[in-house]
Order: sequence, then C-alpha cells, then structure tokens
Amino acid sequence: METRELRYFVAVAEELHFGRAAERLGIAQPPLSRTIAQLEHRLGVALLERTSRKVSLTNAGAVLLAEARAILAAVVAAERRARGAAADRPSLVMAAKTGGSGEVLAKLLDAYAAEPGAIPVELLLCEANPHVPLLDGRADVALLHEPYEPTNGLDVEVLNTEAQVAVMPGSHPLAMRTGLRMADVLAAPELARWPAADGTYPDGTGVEVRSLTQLLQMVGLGRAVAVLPEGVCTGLAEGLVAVPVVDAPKVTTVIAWPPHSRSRALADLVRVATGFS
Amino acid sequence: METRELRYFVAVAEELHFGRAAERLGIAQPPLSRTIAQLEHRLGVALLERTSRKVSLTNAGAVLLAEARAILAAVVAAERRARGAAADRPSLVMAAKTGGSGEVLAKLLDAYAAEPGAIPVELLLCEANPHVPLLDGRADVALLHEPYEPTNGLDVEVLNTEAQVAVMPGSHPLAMRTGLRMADVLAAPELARWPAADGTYPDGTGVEVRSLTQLLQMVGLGRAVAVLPEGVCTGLAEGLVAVPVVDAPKVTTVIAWPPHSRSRALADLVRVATGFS
DNA sequence: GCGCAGCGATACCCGGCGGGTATGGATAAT
DNA sequence: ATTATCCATACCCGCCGGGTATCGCTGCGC
Repeated sequence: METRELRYFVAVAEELHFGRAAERLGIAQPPLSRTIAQLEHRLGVALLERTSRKVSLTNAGAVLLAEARAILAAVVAAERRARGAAADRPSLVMAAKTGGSGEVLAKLLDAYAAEPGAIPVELLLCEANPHVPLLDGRADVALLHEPYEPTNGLDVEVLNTEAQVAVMPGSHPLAMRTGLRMADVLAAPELARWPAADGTYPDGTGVEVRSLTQLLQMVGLGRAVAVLPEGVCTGLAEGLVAVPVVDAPKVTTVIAWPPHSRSRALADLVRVATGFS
Repeated sequence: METRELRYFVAVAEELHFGRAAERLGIAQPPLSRTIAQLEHRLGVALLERTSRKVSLTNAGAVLLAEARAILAAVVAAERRARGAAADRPSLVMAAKTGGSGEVLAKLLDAYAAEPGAIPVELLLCEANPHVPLLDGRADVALLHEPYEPTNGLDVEVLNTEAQVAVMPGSHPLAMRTGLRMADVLAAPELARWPAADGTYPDGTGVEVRSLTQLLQMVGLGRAVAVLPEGVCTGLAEGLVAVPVVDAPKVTTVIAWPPHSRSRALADLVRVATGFS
C-alpha cells in the first residue's frame, strides 16, 4: 500500500462520496474510483459498499480507516521530525495546554535548563488537544492530562495525580456544600460543555467552550460551572469557590513522547521530570 | 512521502550501500539513487553523506530511519488487520512467549471464554519477541513481560508484577545461598546469553540461547544459570534450585494491544484480564 | 409509470514517472 | 600509475496515474 492510496481511501471513507472526495483531493472522480478498486483488489477485501446512491464502510474499511489515519499522521510527523533533526541548532518543542499545568511546567523547565548539556526548549501552548502536535510531529514532547487527552500509542511517564474540584460563582446553590458528587454537578444547568472528538457539542444548557482559557473566563464571569483538576485553583478569581467532587476521576499529569525517540535531550528532560515527581 | 520511498530509504540506510540495497529491493542502482535524491530534495534535508567509498547516515537520516521502520511496520499491520476484519468468522489472535505466562494465560483464556459474546481466541506462541506479531499485525493482543519486551507505542494494562529468581543446578556453588545479588549472578561463568535487539550475542562464557524453551532445557541439563521471573519455577525440573535475586528488577506482565483498536472482543478480553488482576 | 437528476463505473487517451542500460567521475588499494 | 569499486548522470522506454466522455443504475418528482 502506498500512502497515496491511503490518502485517497481516507478521503472517500470520510466523505462517503466519491465525487466530493475527489474534489477534496484535487483530482477527478474516475481515477479515484479506480485507485480504490485497485486497493480493494490487492487487499482481496471490500472496503466500501456502494450503490449508486449511497457509499458505506465495510467492517474491513472501518478498520483500515483507523489504521490509515494513524499511518498518515505518522508520515507527516516523520517528515517534520526529519527536517527538525537537520537544524543546526537542536531544540526541543514541548506542547502543553494553555493554563493547564502552571507550576509543574515552570519547575520542569527550570530544572531541565539547569542540567548540563541542556538545549533550548520551545513551548507550544495549545488551547485544546495538546496531544495533536505530538502526533503530527510539531512537538517532541507534551504534558498531557489523563483522562482528558488520549495517550494511545505514546510513551508516557506519570508526573503526578490530583483530585478534581467543581469551580463556580460563590452565589451558586452548590457553592455552600463541602463536597459534591458527579451527579450533583452534571445536574447543574450551568455546566460548561466541551466539544467531543468529532467537534460537536453534547446536548445541555451550559455555555459551549473550546479552551481552558475560555472556560475560566466564563467561570470568572459567573456564567459557567466546571469540574477541573484542583491544581488550577491557585489564583482563582475573586468570588469563585472550588468544591471537591469526591467521586470524580483522578486526573493524572503525564509527560508523553512518541515512541522510537532516541534524542538525548528528550531522555534528559524525561529523567528530570520524573525525578522530582 | 510514499511508502515506496520509505522502503527504498530504509534499505539504503540499513545496508549503507546503494548497490546492495538495490539488489535487496530487486531494482537497479541508478533509480534507487535517484529516488533517494528526490526524497532528500523534497524534504529539503540531506539524509545520507556519501563519498564514492562510504555511505553514512546524517542526523536527520537516523531520525527518519526510526520513523520509517515504524511506518512500514504499521502499513503491513494495517493490511493484515484489514484482511482479518473481513473474515466472516471473527477471531482474536493472542501472542505470548512459549512457557512465559503459564497460569495467567490459562486463567485468562478460561475467564474470557466464559464471557457472553466471547469469540474464539487463537494463540500465537513465540519462542522470543512476542511483541513483533503485534507490531506487524499478525496478532491483535499480546502478553508481554517488561522490561524484557518493549511496549513502545502500544496500549497496555498491567496484569501482575513478580520478583526474579536465579535458576541453576543444585550442585552449583551459588545454590546453597538463600539470596543473591545481580552482581553474584553476572559473575557466574554459566550465565546464559540472549541475543540483543540486533541479533548479536554479548561477550561471555555461558551458552547462547534464543528461546525460553532452550534456556530451560539448558538449565535442566545443568549447563546454564539464568535469572527468570519466579513464576516459571512451578514445575521446575528435578535437581534444580531457584534462589531469589534481591536486587533484580521486578518483572511486570502486561496485556498489550495496538492503539486505535476498536474491537468489542478485544475490549472484553482486556476487561476480563484486568478484572482478576 | 415515465423522465430526470445524481452518482459511481467504464472506456479511452495522454504525459510523466519509475525502471532499465551505459557510462562518467571520484577515491582508495596495490 | 593503474585498477577496482561505487555513486551519480544521461538517456530511453513502458506503465501507470490522471484527464474527458459516457454509460448504467437508482431514487425521486410529477
């Protein structure tokens, strides 16, 4: 299989429409049809069920779609990393969620900079999804928070674990409680909503937010309630309260990097990070 | 980047010789030179330093080599998994090291078979390196033993952790001790030797073995001393003794599977496995 | 029930690219 | 100095990827 075939297949599998997929790929529809047919022929497997009105994925097609997306991301990442490795001044790019790991991040950067042989660390702050730059090669290492961000296929070391609190205006009915359960919070109409992996928002009445910054602003304005790791409470705005949520899942901060990394600098950074856990 | 280019590059990077690489690929040398040059040109990066006498990898080339190997393995795995998903009778292939996890394995298979909706589990026993079939798509799930087998880029759940013992003939000088340190064992001239990742054996005087079966046979014949997880002691041959090695690293048995797996059967199996930890 | 619109498959053509052979040019060994 | 080795270059050819035109099927509207 060539990556061209995988790109074409992913386009068709996502659009479920040969015409639109061809347009997206910048080619005509017939060669696309032919390429997919060849791919199926060589695999000996039907990837798509097509009638003249509807295209749908077979079981094998669904499996290949997941694999192909990962492979194509890995190819893009490989290109970026090869280019990066050629730079005369080596550097390490670290991705982290904006406002996500304030103290850990600062301590880590300081501790690493003090190491002998340390190289410059570039910070890539993401409003959301800091694992994405790791997968597509824009970053060499990332600070992630399980279970919010997936660590599938990455190598990780745990840095710390923290409980979660519900953050809300002091005037909120739940604010006087000393402890909450998830059920209490989920019932609150002001509970902020995050986009799912496909970009759509779940049903609900709370505000829709796309980043931690937005969320904290909404909470600061008294417009939202949110469940967050207790670490973000340091420096909470005036008038807001944080109430422990006793049955919320613990949040684990991990340092993550792609497998096969063989850089000395990355190894040092990870060692420093896990050292002062 | 096309996988063809990556295959060509890996061949050259491994052979460090255009002629041999071309032969291995079944093509002539000039088109190979040209393809590598095109790849470098498009990446804007030199991957190889060549004189007319010697070819060597640049920094960028070394990075790309690691990435390319992983990508090519993923492509092969994707093909196999797509074919497998099309089979009318779904099945799950589990890889494990021969003789590696006797009890855990039996209990796991029984417990899973008792699940509602369980599908047949095929066993793929490997003399060594049970993680390889997972990476190239021959297996869907594997039982691995850290730190012996790498779990880079795989999703894992820990099943159990065990200490290690030194196994040797009862007549061995160390056999009367009640506890050993790694230094004691490493000094023993009968210490069996395993191949490293590149297939070569480290220096030493002990026998060279390639599988657990071979090793146990050698130990049973009184020809070798080995450090193994204590679990393998059950059913040790007559006349052999196992002495705890107090400072040996703990061995962790994990169940591992490739990321992006979305199979119901695999999820059930993992749940069952972690359930009776 | 007929016609039409939408969509994937097929037929066919063309140009570029991947692959081949021949050879040049550089370097180390003798 | 000569030769052997090895990568790059030059050049040619056939195949394959991409294009346009069109067919055939299907669901919808009247």
